[in-house]
Amino acid sequence: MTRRSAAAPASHQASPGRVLPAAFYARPTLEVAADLPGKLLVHRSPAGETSGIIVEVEAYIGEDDPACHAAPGPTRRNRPLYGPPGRAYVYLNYGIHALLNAVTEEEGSPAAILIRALEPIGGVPLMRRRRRRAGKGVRALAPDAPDLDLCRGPGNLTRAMGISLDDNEADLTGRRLCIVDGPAPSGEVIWSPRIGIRVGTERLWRCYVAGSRAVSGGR
DNA sequence: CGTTCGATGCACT
DNA sequence: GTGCATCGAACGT
Repeated sequence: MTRRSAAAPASHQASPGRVLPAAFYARPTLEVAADLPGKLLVHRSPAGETSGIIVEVEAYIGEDDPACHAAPGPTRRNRPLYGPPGRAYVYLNYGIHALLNAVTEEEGSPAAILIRALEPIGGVPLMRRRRRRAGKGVRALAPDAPDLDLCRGPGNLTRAMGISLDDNEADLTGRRLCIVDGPAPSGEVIWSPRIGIRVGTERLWRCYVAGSRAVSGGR
């Protein structure tokens, strides 16, 4: 076996612009979650391209995690969680919001990371147009809302980026939807209990960039 | 500040 | 029929 270099970059090391390979996701979920803040989520659609720096994620790990959709065992809905790492798991929640997850671990090990907030980078006008449209129980974003509110919260960011149930099981290393290396996180990355759930709140599996105004939850 | 509540679609029991 | 990994408006304090 030959090696290009003794310092060949591992899948989780930064190299700006590089699309994160499937190997990035084929690791323990908490390690992947810790590495996601600072990465760039990119979505391309006929309407245009949008992107943003990930600043908040949550891990959902295994059938023993009561808050994970895999808790009841395999079902039709959670099938992507049992699939290969590096794909999207998108589902509809409260009948209104499409929520985006990145599947981790390995095939047969149901685990994923919920992407909860981004700092908008590219396609901000397109994001604002999408969020200014009301519909399906979703109110239009106020015209004077700051850019940092556009992708603040898991339902808001999918709406701003045009991510829908059509993206369920999408390849996260593909052209339509991918995560690429970005700058180092702008602040300290810290862990807290997951929010918005009623069970499993004792696990500190929410990971976010301290001080970012784009992080969801209280201010 | 805080809490409450309605909108809405789908998977699951 | 029930229950959400949400959001934001409309209150009350």
